[in-house]
Amino acid sequence: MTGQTSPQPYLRQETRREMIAAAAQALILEKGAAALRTRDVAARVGINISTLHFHVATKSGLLLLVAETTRAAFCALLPPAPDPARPARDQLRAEVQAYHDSLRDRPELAACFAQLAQIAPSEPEIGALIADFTRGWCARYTEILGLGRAQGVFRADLAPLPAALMITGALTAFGPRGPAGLALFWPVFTEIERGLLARPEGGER
Amino acid sequence: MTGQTSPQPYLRQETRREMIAAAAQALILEKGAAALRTRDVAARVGINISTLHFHVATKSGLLLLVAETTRAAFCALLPPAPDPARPARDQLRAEVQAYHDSLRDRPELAACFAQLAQIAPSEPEIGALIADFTRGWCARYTEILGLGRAQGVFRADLAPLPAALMITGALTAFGPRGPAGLALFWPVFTEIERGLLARPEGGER
DNA sequence: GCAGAAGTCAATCATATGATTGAGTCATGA
DNA sequence: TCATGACTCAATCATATGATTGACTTCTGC
Repeated sequence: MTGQTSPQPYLRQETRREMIAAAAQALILEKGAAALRTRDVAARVGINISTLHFHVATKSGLLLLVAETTRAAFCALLPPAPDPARPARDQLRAEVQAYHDSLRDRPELAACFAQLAQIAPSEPEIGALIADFTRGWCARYTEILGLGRAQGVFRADLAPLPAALMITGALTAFGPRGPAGLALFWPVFTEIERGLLARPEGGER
Repeated sequence: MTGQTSPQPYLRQETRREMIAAAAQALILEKGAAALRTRDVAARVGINISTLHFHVATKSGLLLLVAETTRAAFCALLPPAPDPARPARDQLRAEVQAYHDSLRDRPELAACFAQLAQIAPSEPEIGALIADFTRGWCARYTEILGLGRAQGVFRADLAPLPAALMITGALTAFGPRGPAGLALFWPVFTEIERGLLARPEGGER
């Protein structure tokens, strides 16, 4: 549990950094970002603590490395940017589907973000990175909702930004629950969508 | 910054514990739950570290004390329990209004809960306390939504539990933003409410 | 094959941190 | 007034933890 057993082969900087980032992320998921210890990261990679410091100068740098890696992986899963020419309802579903699939297939991403958000007060760069990502994510929904209102698919009295905050807030709550907590994901989305759609005359039946 | 200046008067156990809880909560809000140090708590109260340990045996006990204090304060702000005899829309508004007011007048409560949730993995009792509170909070909304559907004020196809999760998720997102982040609170709630209400025939106009 | 760069390690430093010890101070009732 | 218990403190322990040092090993270009 404390250190590696035998000397490790020499690896290129980038390879080692990827191993270090992966180990750090795994430990963050297991014990929380606040409980992350550089020694534990080194041990999991199988290298000496000073080798770790050779590749990643400080603990702050290590956390930032994890945050950037996670953001990049998250961004790679996002659907294409909102497109005025396509049906907004489809785009909304695609957006939500992508988030759902990320929770199902890469639950470590949202969980890691949630963990990193916790240490934002003491790591301003991490906080800025997360805030930036969240803003962009919310902006995508805002745009899709605006498109849908213009297309007549969503309520005419829909306010895009507040509705987008409602959606991202509701979806974010599924992040820390892990893949097992997804049972109510689609029911919740169904409720959201019902609330957004313009309903033709004829009442709520 | 390190210790108290002069000997402190003798106080009764309960008084000291309250001072300790208040100081711990303040420090959690300032620097995060993960960065809480027993020494800092003692210094803020103006007592010696061993005096603190006399009143609160362990750090876990200290965190639990803060959690219980916060929950009690939160519960005291909740409106009356859901009542089938009263209009559901009024009860929903009252419930949301109470939460809004808590964010405006006692922002430390939600912020402290959000912080404590972060250390739940390493403090199971804290996690259980928060999960219990959250479940109860969500259950109130579920009940109100069910009442409203039965009363015909809300959509007939409304699913109470998913909708309640949507609401609590969306509202929870305002917790860590502090009182300054409340600007969009009512716009978001307006969107939520519009999505819940049964709309009479005549379309979305 | 060899010189410098890149990568690795054992040992150690300096400090932080939760907790304990033992002795002193104050309050209260008999 | 004095005995008991409640309360407080300085000093210290034991360990955890981020980081550094200096020497050794492997790789790369020539």
